[in-house]
Amino acid sequence: MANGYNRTAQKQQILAAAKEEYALHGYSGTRMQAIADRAGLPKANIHYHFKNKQRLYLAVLDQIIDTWNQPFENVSADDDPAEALDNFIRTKVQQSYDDPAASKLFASEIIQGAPHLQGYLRSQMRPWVKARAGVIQNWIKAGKMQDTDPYQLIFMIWASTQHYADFQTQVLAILNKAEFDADLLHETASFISNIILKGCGLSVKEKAP
Amino acid sequence: MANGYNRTAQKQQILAAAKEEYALHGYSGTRMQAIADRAGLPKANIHYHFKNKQRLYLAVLDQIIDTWNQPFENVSADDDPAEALDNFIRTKVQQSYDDPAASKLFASEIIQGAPHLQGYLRSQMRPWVKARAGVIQNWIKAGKMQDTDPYQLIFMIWASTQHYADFQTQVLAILNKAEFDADLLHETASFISNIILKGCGLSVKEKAP
DNA sequence: GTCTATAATCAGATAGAC
DNA sequence: GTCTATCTGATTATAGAC
Repeated sequence: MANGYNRTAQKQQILAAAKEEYALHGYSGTRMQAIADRAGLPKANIHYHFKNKQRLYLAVLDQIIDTWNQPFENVSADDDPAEALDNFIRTKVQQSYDDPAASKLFASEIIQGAPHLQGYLRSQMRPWVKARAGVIQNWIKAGKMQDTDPYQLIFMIWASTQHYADFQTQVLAILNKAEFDADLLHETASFISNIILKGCGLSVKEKAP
Repeated sequence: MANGYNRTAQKQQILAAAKEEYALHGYSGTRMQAIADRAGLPKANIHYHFKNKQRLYLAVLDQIIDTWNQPFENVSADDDPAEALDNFIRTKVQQSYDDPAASKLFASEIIQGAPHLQGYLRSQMRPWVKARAGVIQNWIKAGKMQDTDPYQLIFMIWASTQHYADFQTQVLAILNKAEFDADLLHETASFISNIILKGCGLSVKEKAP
């Protein structure tokens, strides 16, 4: 989707800074000056690389979407459902941990009605989900797992895995922790995987730690 | 929490309009003029009732929080876990359906680091969750349900139920539906309840439709 | 390509009539 | 209490030197 080549280092720096700022303050709440400060550049340089605030925002979204659906991308009807779903869940939780800003920015955009992503949702995301739902449906037909609404299942996995990025502030406040560490990451992924797999009637395999 | 008495009708009108606008555009993205237009009043009237934009925002949050945790409020160790959790899940989905703007506004606030709700999270929400987690722990000790992390369980229920309000735009685009209707509401609540209860090793009771 | 200084716009808040 | 008109500050975007 993005033409990811031939980008100057400065451009990448701006995109990274912009992602953090947009995630922290939302589109309107973000100041071009704040992005410039975070990137360590004068404000005018941003306008040299990107036409305006909105184009920069779209470039950030574009970059996020490129890496968004890589997990569960190559799943097929031949795979084992328990293994494939477990892998999908763990990878999503890991993504939330590695780049919470990306998840937050995407969430804010959707919450506000996806004003910049209506096209993407219908032309890219819907067919993607449809294809994955088809695989799950095949598992069910083949007797590999019990009858379960594939769309609802995907939504529930998205919701519960992304929660730990998007609502990190709330989770940490309630658990009275300062940060989301690797232990909590592992516990969380295992918990979600256990509930979902058992909920679908699949047997849970313990992984070596 | 809120002093909910003696409010003029106009004040309530402003609060309702403000909730929608803040949910749609975020705090910074919301224009006082847009709130005024939605409420059908001149802008100055808002400044008559509320000191400034931030105070109005806080008043809206306050009103939301008042009704936020009513479900699962009165649960006790004597209750049946399956019934209590099922009821909690269904009520949360219903809440999301009845007032998606409230859920979206709260979500945006948390995503951006809860700048206006740090105090609430620690002084109100954390004890609330702690008490509910205690009840779940008692169920486990009494052998009424299998060993399950109560905090993770509550987070997962929040995540999956609120998803249908917060990510409604995405859900509808993917399902290719125009709106979230009562049928979808019922399906969703049943799906989440089934997965969670089975995931916790509780037997699912079919409800009459 | 990079930066400083400035123009143009937009939005929150208020003054003051009714 | 309610409204119109206006002020003031903040912020995006650009002009133009280096």
